[in-house]
Amino acid sequence: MASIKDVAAQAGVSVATVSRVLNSHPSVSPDARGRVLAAVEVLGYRPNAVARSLRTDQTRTLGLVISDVLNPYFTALARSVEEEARGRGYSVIIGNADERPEQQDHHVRTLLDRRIDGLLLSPADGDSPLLTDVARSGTPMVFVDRWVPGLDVPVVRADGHRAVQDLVAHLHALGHRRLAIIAGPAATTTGNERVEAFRDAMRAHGLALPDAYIGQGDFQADSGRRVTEQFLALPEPPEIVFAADNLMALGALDAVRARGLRVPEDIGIAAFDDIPWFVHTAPPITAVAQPTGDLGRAAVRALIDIVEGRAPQSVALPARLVVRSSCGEDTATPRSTA
Amino acid sequence: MASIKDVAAQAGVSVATVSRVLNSHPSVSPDARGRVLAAVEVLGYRPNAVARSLRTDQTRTLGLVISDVLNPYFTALARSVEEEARGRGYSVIIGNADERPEQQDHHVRTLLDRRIDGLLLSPADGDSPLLTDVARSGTPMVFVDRWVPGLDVPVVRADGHRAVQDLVAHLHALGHRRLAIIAGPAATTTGNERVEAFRDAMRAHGLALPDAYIGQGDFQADSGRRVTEQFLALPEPPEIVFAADNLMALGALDAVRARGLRVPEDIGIAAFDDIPWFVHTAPPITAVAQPTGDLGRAAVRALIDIVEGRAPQSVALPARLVVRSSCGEDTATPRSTA
DNA sequence: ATCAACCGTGTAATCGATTCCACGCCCCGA
DNA sequence: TCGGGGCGTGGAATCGATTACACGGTTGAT
Repeated sequence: MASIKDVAAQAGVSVATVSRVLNSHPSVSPDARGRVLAAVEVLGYRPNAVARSLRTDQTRTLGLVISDVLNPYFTALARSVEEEARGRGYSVIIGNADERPEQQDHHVRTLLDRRIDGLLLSPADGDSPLLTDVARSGTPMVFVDRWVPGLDVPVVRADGHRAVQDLVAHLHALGHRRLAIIAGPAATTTGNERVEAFRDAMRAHGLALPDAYIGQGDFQADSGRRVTEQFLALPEPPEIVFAADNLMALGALDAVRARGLRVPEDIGIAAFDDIPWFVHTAPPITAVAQPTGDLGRAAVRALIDIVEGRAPQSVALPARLVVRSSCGEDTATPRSTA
Repeated sequence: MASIKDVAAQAGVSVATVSRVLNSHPSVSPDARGRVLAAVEVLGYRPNAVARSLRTDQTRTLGLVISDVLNPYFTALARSVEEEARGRGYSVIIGNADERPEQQDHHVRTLLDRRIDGLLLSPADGDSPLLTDVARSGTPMVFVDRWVPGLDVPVVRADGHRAVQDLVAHLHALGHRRLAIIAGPAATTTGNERVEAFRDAMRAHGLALPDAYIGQGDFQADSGRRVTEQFLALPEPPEIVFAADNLMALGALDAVRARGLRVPEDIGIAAFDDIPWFVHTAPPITAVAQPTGDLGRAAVRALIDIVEGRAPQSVALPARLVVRSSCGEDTATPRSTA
């Protein structure tokens, strides 16, 4: 592969001049520029990003560590992150933690070894001293979706309070009173936050949320299945199961089916995270939709702000309720007042 | 961030010795080794992968360019690729082409600029002279799932012939005769191959496959919707629509629903690619399942073979039919012969 | 006419690693 | 006693870029 020296030789100039042409430095004569450009063309020269990074101490690359690639929410996030970054001249390297702290740490370390300019992270459950070190070391860093409390790192996330309140209001209006929730891992902030929002909304509607109606999940389908089975085995099972993410909702759906029960007639299901597939399940699932694309874009902007020395901003974007039929139809209560 | 010089100073040895310790070169005294290791510990030193790559001319990184991150088939593939690569000491950088040749080329170029050791690619529709150049230039490269005919590049893919034959047999047994297919883009090999397999199977069962029953899709949900609408508008619409990938099947499902028709009573749907969600759709979808994990792993092995100078092998792994209820129940024909 | 400013260019240092080569030392055999 | 052969070590070249600095040649102001 041709190097800058080959180009310089071919064009009859020094490597410095070649470099200047390539970086559109002003003081190069049109003649030299032309010869260099021609040489580049002839040789099919492409600058070696590795060498360039070593010298300039910047890679124009962002790292993104997500909790689970198989979760459509995170792939949607990854896509918008990559898009926004590309638009701003950065590349993105994605690491998949699979909800395992060791694997998360592996990726964080590898990314740091590659001297990425900044790190976008949705921390997995379980603590990671590494993360604390990295945050303190001054590496540009932004949390997306989830975060680690106590670290001075900007967070870009969805605020589900309002949407969860809308959800509970919707369920209440449909006549449901016994609502249960499948929570995320206690150590993830989103896990807690969603439970809190739900608890608040329940209280506001004068509904009780007994401990038996709070199941511990881990954001994976299996845990949704397991918790739902426990709910169904209760002397007084809930009328609605609200899963804190889309995968657990899927597990819940499975468990209900396996019992030979129907949704929503026998039991209703709702989910945090809206994904394209929820339109096609039987029945279509009522969900709290996060503005995933906006989150990804905002996160990249915040991160690049840090990288380029500007003041970053934490962002919380509102989520919104998308009503479908998995908790019962509400066509019986028309809203029009004509 | 500490460099090898800092470690050398701290340990009171030269950088050469530090390097030798780090690369477990034999001729280093236990004493020196101990001091270096201690210094590494104290400084929290991590070797700069950029510098190392520049010197050694290898990055221990593989590039993976997939056609669409939002397609669960490709995320599953990406996951297994990353896993296998990690197990062998390589990292993976993923690029998402979004089925757009220019974006694919952008990623290929960026990956090459970063001097990845090898490239795993599932080429998008449309031709790309760049790909031909890269293949000819001797860059280690392997195609997964799709490929570009005429290039001397190993291909790792699923062979769907048998499974598609099983599918047609299954449909035939259920009494269906008018079967239609939503093809992928003509220029993608998988697109053609799946149509050919289908055509062969139809012929084997003495069934006609009129042109009107072959729709042109592009592997995206929208095209599935559009083509299905055309099928439904036919004087004699098909009894079954077979989509050449999972996204188009979803679009087909949408189109059928939008018409107020039921699946499978009014029209059946089947898909190439099996994904976890197909269990949860209404109704669960009959599909041809690719051994995605095995494909990813085999692809990485083939690529690393090239990178490390061994002879690579093209691989075709058999796909298999997974019968669900989207084409009609076949519980009426028990297989047991007890 | 003189000098400063400026322009285009090249030389060389530099980034952080790896690795070839040489050097000093010790041990062993002749 | 002397020489050859490891062994452990350090010096320095090298990878491919960027960039500070120096240099020669114009140009314009005084």
